[in-house]
Amino acid sequence: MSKLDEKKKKKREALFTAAFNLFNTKGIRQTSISDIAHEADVAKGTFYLYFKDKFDLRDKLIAAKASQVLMQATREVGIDHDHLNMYPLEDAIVQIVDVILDRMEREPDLLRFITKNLSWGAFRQMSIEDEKAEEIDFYEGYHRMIDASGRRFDNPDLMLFMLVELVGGCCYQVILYEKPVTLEELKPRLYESIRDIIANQEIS
Amino acid sequence: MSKLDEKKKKKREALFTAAFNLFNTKGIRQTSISDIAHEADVAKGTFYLYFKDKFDLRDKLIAAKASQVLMQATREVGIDHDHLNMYPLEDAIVQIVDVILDRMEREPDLLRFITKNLSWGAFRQMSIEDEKAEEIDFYEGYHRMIDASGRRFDNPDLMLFMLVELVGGCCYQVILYEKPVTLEELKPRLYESIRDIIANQEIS
Amino acid sequence: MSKLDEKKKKKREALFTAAFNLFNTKGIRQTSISDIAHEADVAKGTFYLYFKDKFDLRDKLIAAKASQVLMQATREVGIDHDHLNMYPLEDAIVQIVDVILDRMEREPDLLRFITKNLSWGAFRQMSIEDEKAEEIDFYEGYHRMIDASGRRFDNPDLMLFMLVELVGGCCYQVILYEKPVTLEELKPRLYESIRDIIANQEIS
Amino acid sequence: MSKLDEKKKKKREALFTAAFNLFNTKGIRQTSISDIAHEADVAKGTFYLYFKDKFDLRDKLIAAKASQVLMQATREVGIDHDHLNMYPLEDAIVQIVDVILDRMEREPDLLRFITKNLSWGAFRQMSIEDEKAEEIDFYEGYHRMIDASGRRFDNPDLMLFMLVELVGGCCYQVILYEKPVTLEELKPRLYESIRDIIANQEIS
DNA sequence: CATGAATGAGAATTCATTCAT
DNA sequence: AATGAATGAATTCTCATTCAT
Repeated sequence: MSKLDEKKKKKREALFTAAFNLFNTKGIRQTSISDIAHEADVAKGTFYLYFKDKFDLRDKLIAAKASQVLMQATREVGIDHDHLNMYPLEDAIVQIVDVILDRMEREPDLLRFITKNLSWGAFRQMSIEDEKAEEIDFYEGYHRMIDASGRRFDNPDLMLFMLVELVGGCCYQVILYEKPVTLEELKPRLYESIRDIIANQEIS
Repeated sequence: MSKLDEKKKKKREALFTAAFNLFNTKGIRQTSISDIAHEADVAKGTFYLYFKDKFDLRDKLIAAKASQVLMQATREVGIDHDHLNMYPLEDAIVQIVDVILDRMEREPDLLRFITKNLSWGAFRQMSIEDEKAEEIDFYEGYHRMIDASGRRFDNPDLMLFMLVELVGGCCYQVILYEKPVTLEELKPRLYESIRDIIANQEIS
Repeated sequence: MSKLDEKKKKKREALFTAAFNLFNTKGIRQTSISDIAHEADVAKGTFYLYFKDKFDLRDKLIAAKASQVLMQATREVGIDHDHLNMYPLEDAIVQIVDVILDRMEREPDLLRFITKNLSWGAFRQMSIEDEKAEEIDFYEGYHRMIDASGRRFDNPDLMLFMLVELVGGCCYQVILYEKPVTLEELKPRLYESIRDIIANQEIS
Repeated sequence: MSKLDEKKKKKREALFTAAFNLFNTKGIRQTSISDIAHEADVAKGTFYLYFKDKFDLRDKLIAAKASQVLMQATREVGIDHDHLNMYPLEDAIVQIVDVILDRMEREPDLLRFITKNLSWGAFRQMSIEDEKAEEIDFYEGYHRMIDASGRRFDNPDLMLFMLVELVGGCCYQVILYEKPVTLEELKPRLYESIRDIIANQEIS
């Protein structure tokens, strides 16, 4: 990568970081582009070289953050290309969710930011940029996981969708406000429900 | 009610309607107080006689709309004060959800508006203004329903919460975009999961 | 007129005057809306209550100024409703032009401003707002003048058009730069050409 | 011409063409230097190697276009150095105007661009760059034409000026909007007026 | 010569809110 | 209670120009 390209990447990164911090502290609406540029130590005009407007930045930021969370969780659980068939599917999914929830608990800003804004459409197209410059499509990875499990499901897309909505919806409230229960109280119920949803949709 | 009070109620109503329409067509962010006042055929200054600002109006609008949906669904299913113990709890809840989903399918604007903005906190405090001018608290109604069923649950609040998140999250995507499945395809799976969640949390 | 309407008229007038001065001293391009508002002693936002943008103001200003010049010239020559048939047509037109040229010489800013921007379309629709609140259409006045003369012309519109272009084009250069001749040198030639154009188009 | 000089000329030409197109489609005000550079497939910085700013380019563009039109018309009519005394002066001028008007009718963009921007000052200094690298001054050419005609005029400059204003003013409106008449309807009247103006100013 | 990333001044515009009528 | 003209702070966004590569 040329020196110039590196510099550009750094600027982009600086804008991302600045925006993420400001969005979390002041809220998106109250954050002006001036604020972001100032925080990132670049000129106002520079912002527009990288993003169309505040919402363009937000969308790209969400995708980047969410991808990164999924990638890291998947890595940590050690489910990659070769080991997909090592765990029962339920255990793998529950473990991934568990890692994600724990991370979200540690980084509530991240949670607040991602959950408020993540949609199924974005989710499906979300791709993870690996250091080795290969892109991994999370959605594709999920399907490979299903295949590797050797089991058959009615509609794997619907299944993933319901899992995402249930987990996403619940963890937001619970982690941020501990209402109506704490995360530790939620987990067993949630994991049972995950297993139920999976069991429910398996074609025996 | 005096004539003057009626007039005031009409203005309030007009502002509500105008705001709802504009929020749906242009989005909340792009809707100014000027717009709302103009659409409602009221002077800009008048807005401030009824609401503190745009967000005050929005909050009150959400509460009103959501309450109205719940009330109507509960009514339609015929589960009110006296008949709470007539159905098995699962059937009652599924039926209410079913009525709500059908209505949301017919009124996607309503769905978009409520789902985008409803939070657990708002939900808990949501009260329904009845014609007979008595306020019914939905949350309280839910608890009465549980009691009347004669069954015992680990944590009814958590149960309601998980149900709301699952249903809310799923129906938004599915009704508005028919992705990843259509509403009719979702329903059986969703209702099974509702029953699972309830069954899961019952203390035997 | 109510007090409020009077106040509004004054603001509009103040903006007109401020803009006219600034356009003449700094040029339109270099004049910002801020400048105009400041010069007119109103808030920036107030500008937008009266005009869509700088160019809207400019267009309205041109029409107002041009109307006013024509009206005053016509008045001064004493050709109004009742006396249209008192002079030979040529003399009437030459006299009007003469009055206008003299005024333009005294007010080169006005000339600069009007000539640069006046178009045939604007001219045709230009109407003069009289003190007595009746609107007089200059174009219509011209036609009445022709009718009253008792003479017939091939195409009165074309005739007016050519006169306007010739007079307008010449006087701009000559008055402002005295190039290639002075106004006094131009006049006899110009008036001869006016008479020629009229004679040329008469149907004998 | 060296290869490098050719390359430079090409860039200059590309910038000219790009600017002309953009000025016509978007208007000068709405055209940025960025736009021009982009359209010309040249880096933004390169623009400044050829022109001081947008208005410098515009001025040079007008001069180039107007010169080219005059040169071509003069050529086509066959009035050059040696044949100036072949036609009666009036016929020569009317013929040149006729060729120009026909061209303008075919290229309204050119008309719009030139007329909007041409001034008497620019006109006087306008010079035509010939293929043979000699510059011909149009204004000088006009005077040679007068001399060659063997006739004497009161003020040839004033005469040219009035002709230019009359023709320029009329053809803009008429060609672009066909208002108040079509070009074909205008022509006979216009040519008569041209002859009148010339006749008027001859010293017998 | 050519590039195009970076700059930051400055223009346009919006809009919540106030207040005299 | 209702109005809507006026305000001016705040924000977005553009763009001519520079300069290191």
